[in-house]
Amino acid sequence: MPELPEVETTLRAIKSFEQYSVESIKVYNPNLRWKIDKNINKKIGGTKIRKIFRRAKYIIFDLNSYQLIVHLGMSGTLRIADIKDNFFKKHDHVELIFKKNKLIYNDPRRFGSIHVTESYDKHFLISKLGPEPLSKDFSKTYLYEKTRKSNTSIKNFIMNQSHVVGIGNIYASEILFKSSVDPRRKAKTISLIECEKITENSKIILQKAIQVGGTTLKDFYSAEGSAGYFKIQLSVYDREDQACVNCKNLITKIILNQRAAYFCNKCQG
DNA sequence: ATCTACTCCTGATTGC
DNA sequence: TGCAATCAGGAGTAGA
Repeated sequence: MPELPEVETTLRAIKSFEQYSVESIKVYNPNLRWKIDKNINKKIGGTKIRKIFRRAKYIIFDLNSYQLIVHLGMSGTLRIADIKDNFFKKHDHVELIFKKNKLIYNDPRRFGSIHVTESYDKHFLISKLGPEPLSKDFSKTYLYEKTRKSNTSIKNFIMNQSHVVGIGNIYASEILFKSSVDPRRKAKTISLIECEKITENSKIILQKAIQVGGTTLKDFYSAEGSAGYFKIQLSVYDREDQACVNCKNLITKIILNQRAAYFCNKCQG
């Protein structure tokens, strides 16, 4: 669910917690994708958040001597609640307690994760990540060179976080549609011109999605708890058998690398 | 080095 | 209406 724009939206909503001290951290259920460190409260309780930032789809809390690496998986959300608010939602697993309010990590499927580390950039989840799609490192020449020997589909390629981060299943289909590239094409057959379209359109689409607060399909809520439902106009994703916005041809859905892929076989022929 | 298939888990939707 | 089968946005891992 959360791709880069959703994570960025969450980040912006909780940025105001910078400089706050974490009074304590409560773990109701440590069984996320990886078990949460038993000593998490000892390590970060009582310490101040210096900075909150995003790397790929991870939100990183930089505390005095530790960093918290939070991933929302497919169904995770962070929401802000008042300290006096004792309303408990199903699947609330962790609470970061502050003086006046708290940040609550909720994740029905528990595919997300929370790690405590002393140097996040060396962490196994972070160290092998590719460039940020909105940075100039994600350029046409980078993508062109990187794809030359790849036999996997271009859609699978751009969803691989070691090549470029932040692109998930929804935006992969959207980016390739806007770039007029068939998602099934082998990555190594993509031309330099097409690499330029893909990198440029990635930036445009992700930026636009961030502006409207992230896409949402079913269960994305902004950190404030309101339905973060500004669902951007999706051109192909989840539009099987509906008219292509360009040519009225019907949108095709296939399973590619075990994931749903949507495209227009005329525009992306 | 690359790639594919499998896997974790709950909830919403679909089909009978 | 009820119940079972199917599917879902992520991504590490084993094994080819």
